[in-house]
Amino acid sequence: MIRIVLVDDHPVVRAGLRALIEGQEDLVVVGEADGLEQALSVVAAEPPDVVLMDLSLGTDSAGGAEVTAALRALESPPEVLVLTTYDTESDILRALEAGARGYLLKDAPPEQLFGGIRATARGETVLAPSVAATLVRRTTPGASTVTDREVEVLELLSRGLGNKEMARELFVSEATVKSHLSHIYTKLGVDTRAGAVAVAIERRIIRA
Amino acid sequence: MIRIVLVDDHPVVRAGLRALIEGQEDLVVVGEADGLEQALSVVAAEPPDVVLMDLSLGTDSAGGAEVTAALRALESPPEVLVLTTYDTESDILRALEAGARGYLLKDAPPEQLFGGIRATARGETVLAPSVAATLVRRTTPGASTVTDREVEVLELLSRGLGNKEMARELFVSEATVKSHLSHIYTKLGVDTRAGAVAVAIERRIIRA
DNA sequence: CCCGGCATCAACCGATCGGCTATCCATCCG
DNA sequence: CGGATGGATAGCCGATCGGTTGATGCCGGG
Repeated sequence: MIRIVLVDDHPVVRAGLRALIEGQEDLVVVGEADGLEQALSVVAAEPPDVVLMDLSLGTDSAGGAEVTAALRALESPPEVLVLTTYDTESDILRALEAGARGYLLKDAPPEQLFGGIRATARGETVLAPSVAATLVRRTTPGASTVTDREVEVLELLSRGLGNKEMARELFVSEATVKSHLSHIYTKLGVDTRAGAVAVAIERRIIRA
Repeated sequence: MIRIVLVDDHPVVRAGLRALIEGQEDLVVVGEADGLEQALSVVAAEPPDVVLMDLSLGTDSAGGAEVTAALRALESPPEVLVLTTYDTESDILRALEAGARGYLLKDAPPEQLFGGIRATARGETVLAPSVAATLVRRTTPGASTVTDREVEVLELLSRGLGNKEMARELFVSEATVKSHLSHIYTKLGVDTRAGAVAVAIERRIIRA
């Protein structure tokens, strides 16, 4: 019997996942949480084998990546399987760096979800195809790779910030931001900020 | 027995909603769809009383608003209850203009969902509290109201477009765009484009 | 050890943005 | 019938922004 805890801020999704999972003989949901605190207390009270983690947990709570990191920092940490809507480079990297064992998308068919949970419980790594593709493309040498810092700039850019504001946000000078932007332009093959945002979204470097 | 069709591009959410709903004596799911075509054929094959509609249906398909409009254009149209994640002014307005009867958020408790479905089947209007608040604020006289056109500009702005690009996108002259922007600045109490985007997101006029 | 990638920064210059004033037209409403 | 509102447009001008180029320091790999 694989013990599962759900972490998602949507009651509908939680209840839905619970209903789906409990239709499986070998899976049982032992708890639900909608944020960091609940997740910690539930996991402590009913130690699960696998935690199903949503990444976007509403604005008030910590993000799923932080919650994942917090859970993985426990003495005997549960395996974490991320189940979310977005498959952008930054989301994936953050989650995996936080210690997630797998990364599935919410538009996956239920069978894939069940299989993923079982594989995660066995300690295997589970990645949705598009997620795997993103990671491969990232480590492919030839492809022009956007650096972490540049991704940060792209995210701010997509929020419509000006150079000065980005500089303030990143604690660097405006000149540095401009430099990052120039590099981004060459790497993405564009020459304007709007174009950069478009391509970055297109290539799933950031999310819309 | 209230007959329901689910329209959502996430299998997990669809299956989850189905499981939840079928736990209710008086509700039955008679079909699921993940986009416009499926929705039309399913509704034709198994005429429902209520359609539960997600607004963001993946990039390839039409949006939930268009699907809603298409369904409401049928001879004997089903009632449409929007069930989505976002409660921005533009989303709400688009959905209601398309003929949706109600608007609930996915973070609503299941009970509210069931009640909403029953009310919708009776032809009543169902709005989540925050949605109602947004609508009220919009029709409140004193508050500086951003016009529809200005919202369009704000959305383009949040995508990082320049004035010239917005002008092209909206089929107007650059002067017009600037004029809209000036009005937006005064109404939102800011003096930069990035600031306008920030306040617009903050006030839920557009979504991040 | 030296090269390359990454992050940082400075100075320069042209494009643009922002703010202003003013006009025109359609629609809606009392 | 006015009057108000929303939308579209023009022209102006100075401040600022955005983009390029070039240069520095740091770190890790070959």
